[in-house]
Amino acid sequence: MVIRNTKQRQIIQQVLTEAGRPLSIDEILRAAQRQKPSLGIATVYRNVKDLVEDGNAVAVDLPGEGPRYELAGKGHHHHFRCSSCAKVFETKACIGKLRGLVPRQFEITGHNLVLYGRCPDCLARAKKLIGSRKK
Amino acid sequence: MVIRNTKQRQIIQQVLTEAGRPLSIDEILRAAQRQKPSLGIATVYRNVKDLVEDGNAVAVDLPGEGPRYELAGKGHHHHFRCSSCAKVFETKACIGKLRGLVPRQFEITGHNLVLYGRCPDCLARAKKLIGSRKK
DNA sequence: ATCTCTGCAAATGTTTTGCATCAGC
DNA sequence: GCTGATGCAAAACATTTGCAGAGAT
Repeated sequence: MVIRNTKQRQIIQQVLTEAGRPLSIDEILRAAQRQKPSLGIATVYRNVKDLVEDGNAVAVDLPGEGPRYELAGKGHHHHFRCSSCAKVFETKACIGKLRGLVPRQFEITGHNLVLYGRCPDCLARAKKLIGSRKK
Repeated sequence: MVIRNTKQRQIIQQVLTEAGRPLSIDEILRAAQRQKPSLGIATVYRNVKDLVEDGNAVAVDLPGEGPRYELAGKGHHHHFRCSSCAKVFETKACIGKLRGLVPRQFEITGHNLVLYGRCPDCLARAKKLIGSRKK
């Protein structure tokens, strides 16, 4: 089966490449539609699925939310989610010392860490609002 | 608005109390229906929602899966999910040192950690299988 | 010209909601 | 007897799939 290099596929890959952070299906759709409005959501789902299956992208699953996707090959890292704007960012590295969390009889093979808080932009915005609110 | 102590509500609370681990909506439904087969899934959703809103239960959101629920008041802890039997267990404590993972401009207010691996039961089962497999 | 990919719409699965009825209080 | 809770079925969402036609090779 020959894989075709369609316009839609190019756009979706480009969107993921340029984002620099994990994107939801909807974020991908909206960004891609700026280049090709007729692009449908099923195409996003199908292409993202293919990307993940081929190992070119990975799903970023945050608890309680639909998955987001980022390009593969970034090494081990985790994510930070801004509670204010809901954007998700990558963290630099990883904590160690997980072994002690669970009895010795458990075998640990992996882990998933998500930090929550506010990103610099939202913090700045909050400060500005406080400065200008009515007294 | 007076909250009524219905049979269904009692059963659902009892199921969560006796489970000792986080349960999915479906697990709750099945366990509750053993005591009252006519109990509907909408009732489970509604009661669990109420429990969470009133702070008597908390959602345990593992990445990529529907939420599970456990009773509140267990203090800060995380979860371990067995990749083999899909059961979820509580971990004792929590790691520190999250501060360094993200640039100083980020404000961290919370986090979520999930460990993956195999639980003692599944490890034991695996060992037994190896011992008895054909040579 | 072939045959995969796309876009649409229908199907699926999950969670929520409207409403008549049931049952705590 | 009020009125909140339940059970059912319909609605609302999110994701997947079938299919005819468009477009890449």
